[in-house]
Amino acid sequence: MDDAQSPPPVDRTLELLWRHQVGHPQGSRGPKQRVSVDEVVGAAISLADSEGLAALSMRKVAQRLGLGAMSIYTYVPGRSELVGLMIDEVAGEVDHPEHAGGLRDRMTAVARQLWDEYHRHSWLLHVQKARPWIGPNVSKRYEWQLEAIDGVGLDDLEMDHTIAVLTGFAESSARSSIEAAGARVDSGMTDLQWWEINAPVLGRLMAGGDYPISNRVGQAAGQAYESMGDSARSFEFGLARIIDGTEALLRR
Amino acid sequence: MDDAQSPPPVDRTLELLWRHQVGHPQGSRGPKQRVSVDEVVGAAISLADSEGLAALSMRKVAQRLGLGAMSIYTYVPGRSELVGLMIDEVAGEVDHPEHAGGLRDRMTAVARQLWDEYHRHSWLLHVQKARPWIGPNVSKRYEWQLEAIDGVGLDDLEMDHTIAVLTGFAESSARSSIEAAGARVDSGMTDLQWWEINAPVLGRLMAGGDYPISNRVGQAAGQAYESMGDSARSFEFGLARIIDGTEALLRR
DNA sequence: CCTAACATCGTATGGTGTACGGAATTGTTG
DNA sequence: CAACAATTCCGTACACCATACGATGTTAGG
Repeated sequence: MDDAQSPPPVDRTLELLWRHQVGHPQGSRGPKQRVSVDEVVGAAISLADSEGLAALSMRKVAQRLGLGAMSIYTYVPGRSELVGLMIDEVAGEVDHPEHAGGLRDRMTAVARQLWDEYHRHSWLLHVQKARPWIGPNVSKRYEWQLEAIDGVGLDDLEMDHTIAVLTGFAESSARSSIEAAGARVDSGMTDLQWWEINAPVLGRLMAGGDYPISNRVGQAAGQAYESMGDSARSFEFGLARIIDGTEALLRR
Repeated sequence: MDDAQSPPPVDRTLELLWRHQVGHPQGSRGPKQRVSVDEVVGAAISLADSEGLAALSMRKVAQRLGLGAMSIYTYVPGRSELVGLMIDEVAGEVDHPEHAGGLRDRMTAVARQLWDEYHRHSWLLHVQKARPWIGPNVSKRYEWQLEAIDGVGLDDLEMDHTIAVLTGFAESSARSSIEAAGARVDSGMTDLQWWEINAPVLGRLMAGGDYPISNRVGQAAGQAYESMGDSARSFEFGLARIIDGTEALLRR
């Protein structure tokens, strides 16, 4: 499904990512392009938003733009490159305000921005993150994230690691939040329905009594998640731990 | 690609997951099965280990077992269910020793076990985690993880959240470690080659000077990662922050 | 005007998951 | 023992997918 053949078309994609900064060299000879790269990316995003990343196909993007399937390839080298463009595009949807307040507020802002983005475009959770394309918006955001913790007493490596922990947490937390929200796009059942069907079976299977703590904790967690909005509280919890841990490091 | 139609074949899959505990009701009438569910799962795992999850197809699994493509479906309802069985299988590869030492040692053990597992089977990183199948080994591990932090002063909900943060971190850290290790299975280039090709282009693109901190930090992080084994140190760093944060909570 | 460059797109290739139905095999029953 | 029913195996088929290739038409530069 994914591959990268012998002559890496890599600068081509970088030029696409940075097209607004650098202006891609539209050869003047042939017929004009009927749409634009931005429209292609936009159509792909709206398709992924509504039907999920698995349902995003080159054919559907083309159809939505009134183009033949193969015409897409004159705008974008392939599907995985298109996804790269989509990622950078949505990373540019919000701007990056000046950081204010203490470390806690700043780290919270960083994490929450990502959390929100994952909720706005849940297909980001299904993206293959191997060797991410580095676009202007993603870069801008990384800079902004680093700004948030610059000068608080961390060295360069520690800054990178701190942002990694924070963003990694935001992603995994958003994932569980979105899954718990049910109404999965790519499976016909909500989480509630799933549990209603499977709880009795599972109860029988796990009846051996080998899982005393799981039963206790699982019950508490299950009830909390049923009463909705708890994934937000779970986010706050993990975030607080990470911030506390960072402050502990600074107090060394 | 993924779907779950009207009559949920869900108890079927649960019975497969728990087949060693409950013994699946092999109807006695027809011809004997030529292989076993365990062999199917094993073949699928070894295929995914060597060629990646994207290259795992029902046809290839069948071929490796000397079966026709469609015969697989008499063992397993479909591809996503097979992946569920693979996940539980590899979760059972290691046993779960008694917890010893303080909270720090215990949480470290939990995180490191996952980190190791992701490194042993990197296809786990590419798995769709929407509504995970609950098998015996995954359940056993969850119980073991909870044991690690039982009785230290966290309530049930806090325990669940703590394990979530810890396991989420282990995954995201393992992901960046495995990616940094280069030699990606599904792309023809190592990370080093990629950077060698693209670094000059990126340097030109980002030359605007809009990314002062990224440049500084990126350089430090880049050098560290080049000198290998730093992903392990990055893991230690994040882990320490999370543990410190948890201890701070307990000191409230 | 002519030609080189370019966009568009029909067709084709090789892949995927899996529905369907037939053939072969086996244990159970009359 | 024969008939039946259950079950496995698997060939074929369908609907998709990404994308390689080449034909066709469009445009601007020389």
